[in-house]
Amino acid sequence: MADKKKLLLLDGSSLAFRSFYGLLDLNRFKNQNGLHTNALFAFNRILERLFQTEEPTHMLVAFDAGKTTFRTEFYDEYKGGRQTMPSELAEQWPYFKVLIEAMGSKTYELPNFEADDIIGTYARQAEKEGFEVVIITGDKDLTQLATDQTRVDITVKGVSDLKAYTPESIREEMGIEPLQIIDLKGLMGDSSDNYPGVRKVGEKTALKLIKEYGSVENLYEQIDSMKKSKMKENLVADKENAFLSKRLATIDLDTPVEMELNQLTLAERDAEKLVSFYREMNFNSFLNDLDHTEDDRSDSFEEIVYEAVETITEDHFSNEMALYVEMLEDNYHYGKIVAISWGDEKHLYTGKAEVVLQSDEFKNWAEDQSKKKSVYDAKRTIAMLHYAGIELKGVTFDMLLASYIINTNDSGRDIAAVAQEYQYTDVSFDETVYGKGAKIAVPEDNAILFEHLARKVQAILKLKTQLITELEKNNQYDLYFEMELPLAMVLAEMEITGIKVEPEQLEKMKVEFSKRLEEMEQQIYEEAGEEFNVNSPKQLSVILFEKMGLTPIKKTKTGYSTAVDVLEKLSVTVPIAQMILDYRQLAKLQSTYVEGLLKYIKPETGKVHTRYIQTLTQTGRLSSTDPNLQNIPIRMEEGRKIRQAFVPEKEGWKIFASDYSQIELRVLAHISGDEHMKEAFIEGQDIHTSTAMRVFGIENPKEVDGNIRRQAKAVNFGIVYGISDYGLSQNLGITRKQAKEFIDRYFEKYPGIQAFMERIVEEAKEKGFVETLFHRRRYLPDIKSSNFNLRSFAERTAINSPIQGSAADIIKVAMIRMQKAIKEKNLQAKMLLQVHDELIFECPEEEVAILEELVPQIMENAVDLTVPLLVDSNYGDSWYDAK
DNA sequence: TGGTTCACG
DNA sequence: ACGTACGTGAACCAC
Repeated sequence: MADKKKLLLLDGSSLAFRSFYGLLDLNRFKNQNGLHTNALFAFNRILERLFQTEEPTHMLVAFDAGKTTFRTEFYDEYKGGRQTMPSELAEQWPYFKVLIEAMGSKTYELPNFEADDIIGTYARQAEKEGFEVVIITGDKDLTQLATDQTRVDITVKGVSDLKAYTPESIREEMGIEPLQIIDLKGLMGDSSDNYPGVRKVGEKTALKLIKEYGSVENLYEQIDSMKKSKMKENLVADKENAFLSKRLATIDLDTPVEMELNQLTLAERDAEKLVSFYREMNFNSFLNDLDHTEDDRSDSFEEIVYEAVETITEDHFSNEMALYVEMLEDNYHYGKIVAISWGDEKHLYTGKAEVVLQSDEFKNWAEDQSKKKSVYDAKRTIAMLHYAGIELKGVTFDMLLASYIINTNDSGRDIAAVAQEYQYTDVSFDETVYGKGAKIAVPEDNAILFEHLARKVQAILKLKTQLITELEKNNQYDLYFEMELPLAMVLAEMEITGIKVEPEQLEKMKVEFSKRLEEMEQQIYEEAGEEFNVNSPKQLSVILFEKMGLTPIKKTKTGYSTAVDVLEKLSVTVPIAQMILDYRQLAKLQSTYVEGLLKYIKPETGKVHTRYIQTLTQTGRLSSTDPNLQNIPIRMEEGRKIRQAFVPEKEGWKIFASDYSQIELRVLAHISGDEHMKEAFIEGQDIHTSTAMRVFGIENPKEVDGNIRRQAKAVNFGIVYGISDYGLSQNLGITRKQAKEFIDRYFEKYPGIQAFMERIVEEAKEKGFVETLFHRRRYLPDIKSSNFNLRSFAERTAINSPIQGSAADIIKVAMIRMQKAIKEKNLQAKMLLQVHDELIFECPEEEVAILEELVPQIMENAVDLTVPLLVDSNYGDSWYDAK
């Protein structure tokens, strides 16, 4: 212990505000209950850094007690006109004290006084006792407290940078003594604290005057001898203000604080409180750091008993167990199983992959439908074991899927992160065991690996009941057990089946494209008058907006935009814009689709195997990755040709595709109950034509021309997205006023839709979430935000999510029934892909007729709505031809 | 690693 | 007055 005593004084109120605005990422920093945590996160970082750099022996965090202080008693405008605290910060306020006290420091506030006064008082007391004092604040006024024993650190930008003020540095920078800061303030006033000073006197003039006269008092004593000037007149006129302002700026060094200095001794961190606080706030990185700083991390774990198996017997299995298969790679179609663990309440077993996968006993158990298995990520587990020659059956619970249904933010691969959401911490993060980045590896010591896996299995066992209870509470039992869990098995099968892609097609395109790209590149260089990287938006914007002197149309965060809409506008003036558009289109096809796809073709089978991510989107849709097969080009003919490479696996087979027609608008018609929109669908009208007729007052459908229909279509889309006049105007290239008129007319003609929008936003505000037809939830904490943008976004999301999500629910039901029907009818057909509103199959030619009946029948009847669902089907020799 | 652009529904 | 359409993934650049 250092014999030198050091007191750290923090201006809690000021730092809390700085923390909030310095890390204003409200979307990212939210805990599971929707509480914003950005300021707490930033504040924690400040605290941790201060402990490291300052190593204080004593500490206090002072807060302002309230609006009225002794200063407002003699100047009631003091700090008037300040904005009220944003609600997103207010909700975090109570937790600052929890955090600070868990860190071992005291907090303090005193009615009638500000944090400054408390800090000033303790600083002076401590100086007398020979302490070294450090003050941390965002408020420059406190520099008046700087002495040889007291340093004042002011936050520069945000909270990461601090600037130290000592008497010397103040002298050097401003040419005055710390205490003269008060006189300075007296003359110049303070706009943020809302007191005036002397008119027309800013920092520069005030500094000059203080250097000359020393203090406000001195200045006025000698004012008669001052030369006649406008400034002198002002000084005389505002004399009262000057003294008032000086008084306001003076920190009270004698506040009646109740704690003795020795009570401010910094205590040990309260690890238990800190852990539960971090857990509540979902601060996983801090939790992790906390783990690392513990001398013996495993001490914080409960003991665990498991058996490392070398020889596997039937005794190792029971009727109901949890199972975890470990693989470090993300892509389970290509990775290698490391080890496997399984167990029940009584026994936990773990073994290396070589041992377990060779065992007939394990295979028999895994493939036995009647032996129930709980897992973490069923689809992944099924796929991994499939490639090891084992067809896993009897999966009755998936922890990852369950936690995603309860909270769509739980999508991670790491079981520890999800477990932590449910206050279970008896399992390590993968990162702590395997490392990260390039150094990721299985630990050399088998015992470490085995224990880690055994703990994962135990986590699944321990959390199962809790998760199921939560699902029941949310009315999501069926969504989980009847939809998502069965779907996981369906998706596993689709992924494993894969789809055949002919490399010859793509190779041909690759050669052609690269030749054309080179030509286009040369032409662009000629237009530009120099060579540059056409793929670099930054270099391109230099060419366009600096060298060629074109007028920028749109800005991005980092510079001028060169996106499609901008280049389209520029193409009227300069030919290079169109060339770049053409180049980009082709370059995209080449790099993402031609070359990109080629990399994913498995040489042995000629197939690509995407992975559907079932636990990612906020709406319930699937996503597809490695490769993404949900965004293969279709809109432009040139890109559409990529689909010619997607072919059936077997000779003489066909690609068969069925897609829902207008599913989102039909869902909207159903959940809004709008009579007119329902009628249009029930009578089988073209919805966009029908909208055009109603909104533009056209009687005869034949009079609806292409352009009018296009506009009506854009409005319909806008409605689904939670329309705004601005968005619609951008999309249609019309004025905001016109767009607003469209929308108003629309709501007039479809009053049920407007009522639905108002209702759903209201509901979101009440409950904090919105729901799909099948009770899939999306939480919207920003719906009550004081920030216009965040709130507006949440409102649009409240409208869109039930629509997009219900459509996602419907196709998921159809997929499960389709897979079942194929098996029951013993068809050879295989379901290959899902692209949000369409399903793609391959089948022998003779089954085409069956699918033409069966697929629409199942898709259209997946759910019973108040409007019909309609499905279109097509088939051909390739995906391209199934149109 | 974040920003920009662009492919899809 | 505010500054947006909803949901994704991949390639590339620049730091």
